[in-house]
Amino acid sequence: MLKRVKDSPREAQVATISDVADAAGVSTATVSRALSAPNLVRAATRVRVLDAVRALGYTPNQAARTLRAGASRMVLVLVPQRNSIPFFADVLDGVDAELSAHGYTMIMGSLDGPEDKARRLADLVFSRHVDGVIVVTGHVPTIDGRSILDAGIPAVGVCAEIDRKGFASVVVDDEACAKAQTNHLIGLGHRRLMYIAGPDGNYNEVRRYRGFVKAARAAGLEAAQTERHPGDYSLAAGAAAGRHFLGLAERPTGIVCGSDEMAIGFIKTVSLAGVRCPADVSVVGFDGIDFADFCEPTLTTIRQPRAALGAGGARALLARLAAKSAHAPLRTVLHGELLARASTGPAPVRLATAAAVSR
Amino acid sequence: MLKRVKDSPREAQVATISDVADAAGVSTATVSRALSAPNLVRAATRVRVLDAVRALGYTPNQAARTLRAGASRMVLVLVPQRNSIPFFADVLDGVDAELSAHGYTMIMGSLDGPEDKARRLADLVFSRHVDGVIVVTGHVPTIDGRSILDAGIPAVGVCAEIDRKGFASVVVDDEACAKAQTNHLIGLGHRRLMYIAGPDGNYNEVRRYRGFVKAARAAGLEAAQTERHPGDYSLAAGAAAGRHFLGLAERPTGIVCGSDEMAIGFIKTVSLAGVRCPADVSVVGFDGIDFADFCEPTLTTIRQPRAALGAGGARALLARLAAKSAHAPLRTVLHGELLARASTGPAPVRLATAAAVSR
DNA sequence: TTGTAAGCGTTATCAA
DNA sequence: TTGATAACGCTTACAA
Repeated sequence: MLKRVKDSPREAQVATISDVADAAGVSTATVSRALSAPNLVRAATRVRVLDAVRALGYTPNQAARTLRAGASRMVLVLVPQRNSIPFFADVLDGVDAELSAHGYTMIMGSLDGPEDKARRLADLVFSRHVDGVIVVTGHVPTIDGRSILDAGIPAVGVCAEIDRKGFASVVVDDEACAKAQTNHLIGLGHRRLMYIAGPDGNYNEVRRYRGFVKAARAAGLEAAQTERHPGDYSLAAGAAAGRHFLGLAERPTGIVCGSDEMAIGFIKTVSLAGVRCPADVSVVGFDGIDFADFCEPTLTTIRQPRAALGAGGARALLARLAAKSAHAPLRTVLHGELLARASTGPAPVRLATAAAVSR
Repeated sequence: MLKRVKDSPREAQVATISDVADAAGVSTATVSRALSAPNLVRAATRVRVLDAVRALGYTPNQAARTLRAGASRMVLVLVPQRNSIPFFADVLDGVDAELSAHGYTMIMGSLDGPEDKARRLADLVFSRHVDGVIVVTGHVPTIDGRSILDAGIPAVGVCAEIDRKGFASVVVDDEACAKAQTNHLIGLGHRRLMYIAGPDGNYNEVRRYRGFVKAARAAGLEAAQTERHPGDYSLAAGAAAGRHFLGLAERPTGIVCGSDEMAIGFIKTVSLAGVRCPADVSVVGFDGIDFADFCEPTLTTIRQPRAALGAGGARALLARLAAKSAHAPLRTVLHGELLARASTGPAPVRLATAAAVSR
């Protein structure tokens, strides 16, 4: 018999394994086996147990399980800011699908907001509440002098490598993508370019800018023809870059953006001032968000294999979770693809300058 | 002394409370007290304990705590689809901020994807892994014949009421907002309207359409002047509505949309066919997403108090979590606000028809 | 002020 | 094939 107060009028009691055991007339061990290793239990017994489970609406207590097993089958996915989640929706879907298929549950947390919140996420890791971590993009902060990476549980970077040795990652070939953006414009005859950057030091930003510069140099463009304007991937940053552009004496004709949002913000801003895209200026975005196909004009951009990035990251983590010493590849590189749409076109014909003529 | 194998070369062992107790030369009870009720411990002891905690990098095991306490201080937030998260980003921020401030951690899950996933989310609830649930928008699915709402833990609806009695909710006055959309167009002289709907039966959709119809009728518009076109809040649905519009013999001049995405999809589609907005057709969105200020033309829309919705929902849940019999208000209604921008203007002057003349 | 010990709900080990 | 029992790591009466 149960020790529990039988008639607590208010609180609905939750059935435990011993309630089920009592109801089925077996021991708790048998209930546990009937649920997790059914073939170890005689068919008749199993049926009785499962009936009792259904009748009582029993679900095993997760905390007890985790405590006992030393593993929670939960994975924490860290996203830098909540408002970057739209962008990562497909990545997260890829992660989630893969984890779900292997019996894992995904917990999401964003690192923006008060430090409290980040601390709570770190606690999830240090308190062994999750078995592994997937870091989507970028930098893992240090809270109270220690990093989530110190917890000794597997971690995998997606979209960006983790800024510390020894962690696996699944990334896109940012440098090659940026070269594709740049060469697309150069191929259309653009000789004066502007690059609208992501946040300084950002993993993707560093590589994309490198690709931009390399492609421009390879085509013989000078530094003066390849201005870099700071940004942070937001609509507002694109708008700011647009205002800067409008103030320029000699305007670039090709704009390479680190994100679709910046491209859209840029185009909107310069359009309002009468600059036509692509007649006067061509703009290439990065990411391939849904809106890129609904803005005016539709945006030439880079499509990343987002679901594949997420799924790959999840697989890499699962491999580490399964075998303690798994040595799956430490770095997987996937490829982006240029989508040529309406925001880019031939460089406008200008009054011939010395530089233009010389080529 | 610890029973644990002292020199396991591979696996980094995690410090437990008894490691700390040993290091500090006290009992586990004292360690526990030093951490959760410091004033019950002599200062000198406390210092020794805290030093040991730091030295060992000890974080209490969450599973053990949860098991012991019967509560996890975690809240599950359910979102219908991951790709609706962008829209709800601010709502989620509101929830998160409020929960964090009260020592709770937010777990997010979306209900799209394979049934497996939904089942796993349901398990989080039935297995007592979370203390409460916030349902953002809409309908809670039934898995294996039982609903998450059956688990007997507190649940609160945000943006939409939960489709069952007895649960609190924080919502916006959808009907009034839709009236504001509609009256804005009517005030500009539009007499033939089209309504682009959300999913059939959707909580918000039902109320918004009701508001649309009431406002139209109050202004004397007939059913023939207020067509309803189905949709699902997506860009694609807006585009589809746009194609429908283009095929119409007598086109409406005012479009009331259930979301900004549909408004943007609509405008893009009809613009490509040469229809000018707002000269030929005025469009009102709903939500006030960031892109609404960067599309062409900028979108007249309804701004919802999103962070307040989230924070209100979190507070309502916390109230129920704190006091078993808390009877905070069951339904809180917040107000949306019309943002008049460039996508709406005076109704175009047309060839006078009998109907137009008669008014 | 501190220590002892019971117990939260599971599962794995060992016997029967 | 099943049952008794000992952990898992923590908190909290109750004792000292």
